[in-house]
Amino acid sequence: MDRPQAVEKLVKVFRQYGYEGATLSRISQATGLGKASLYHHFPNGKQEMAAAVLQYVGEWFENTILMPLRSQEEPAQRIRLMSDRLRQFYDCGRSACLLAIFTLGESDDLFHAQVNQMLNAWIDSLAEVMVESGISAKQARLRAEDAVIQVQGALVLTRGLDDTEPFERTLRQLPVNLLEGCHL
Amino acid sequence: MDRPQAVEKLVKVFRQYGYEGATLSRISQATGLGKASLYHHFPNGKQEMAAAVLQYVGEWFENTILMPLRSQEEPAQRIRLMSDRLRQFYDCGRSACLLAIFTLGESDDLFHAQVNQMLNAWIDSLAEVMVESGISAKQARLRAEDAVIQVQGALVLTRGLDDTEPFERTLRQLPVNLLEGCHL
DNA sequence: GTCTATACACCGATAGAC
DNA sequence: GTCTATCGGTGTATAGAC
Repeated sequence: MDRPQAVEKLVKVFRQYGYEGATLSRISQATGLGKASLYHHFPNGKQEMAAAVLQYVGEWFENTILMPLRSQEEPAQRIRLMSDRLRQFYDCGRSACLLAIFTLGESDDLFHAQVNQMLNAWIDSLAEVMVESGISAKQARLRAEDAVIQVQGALVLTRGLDDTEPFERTLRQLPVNLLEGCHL
Repeated sequence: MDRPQAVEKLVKVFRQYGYEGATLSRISQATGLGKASLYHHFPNGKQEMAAAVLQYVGEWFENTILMPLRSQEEPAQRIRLMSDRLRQFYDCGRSACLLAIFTLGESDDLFHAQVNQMLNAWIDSLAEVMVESGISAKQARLRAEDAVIQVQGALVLTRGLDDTEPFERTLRQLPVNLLEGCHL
């Protein structure tokens, strides 16, 4: 078991239980590694594990979800590609978002800067698509924020209602909401 | 210190730290009560404290936020009243939502049913306003869900960006989003 | 109704063998 | 690189005095 493999397991634990709830016991069980082995891969302990998770997810998000937004496809198609990846990433809305989770408790103090940066990266990438579609920078920023709001809110509702439909519907609506008024 | 007073303090702790992060030490400090005293008011311990918090918030939500939706004001005004109460309740978006927090970790297993019920109560109350405004039941339900999505998502973004503007803007937009197409 | 004192499990973390 | 064993601290919970 190398570190990247371990990190993938860690992601699941932190997403399900949050920072405080992600105990070394649960992490040990999820990875199959003993506690001492975990400290071989992450000498600074749980805090480093969470940081590694955040970095891994940040890169995955950048390469898998935001990359389609910068492709040569037409704008609407780029948004649809992002939506498809989001559906996969969040398991149709059943898995929580680390960015939301890490704004709670201790992890907020530790990782607020990274969370802020990742949210802005997402918003900026979305806004760029709209600017290319002829929307003003100011309007593009507002619509991009609204899109992130809708995805995050849909995650909460889908998990709370135990029904993936709100999340699916929100993803379907994204291209329309973002590019309304553009020549499509 | 009687139990209702204690519960009000508990709400803050659970909202800030989540279920697992709300330790008896923090609760003891926040309430000024020793751990043993807490067990006088809540014999079943932390689980009962969280349940009391959820019930208290549920009643407060019902009486303070949903009540205006059933008033005799015109629909748009009812939505505006709800938005004002929401702004107060969530401290302009700086305080997290217990319903979102309790869908994580252990607390999800314990309180999923209550969270589900409270979200549905909110959605139903919103939908009722729209039905009275001439919107079909089906459409009303969809718009109501969207409103909850937007409030929850705006909370995540406002907290993540450390900027209350997205939350404020979302609340301002609610009447328009919900009653678009109605004679206002 | 609140306290001090305490029980016992689990927490994050470390030592050292293999 | 993984393990067993263990540390000091903290977690939830309880006993019993006042």
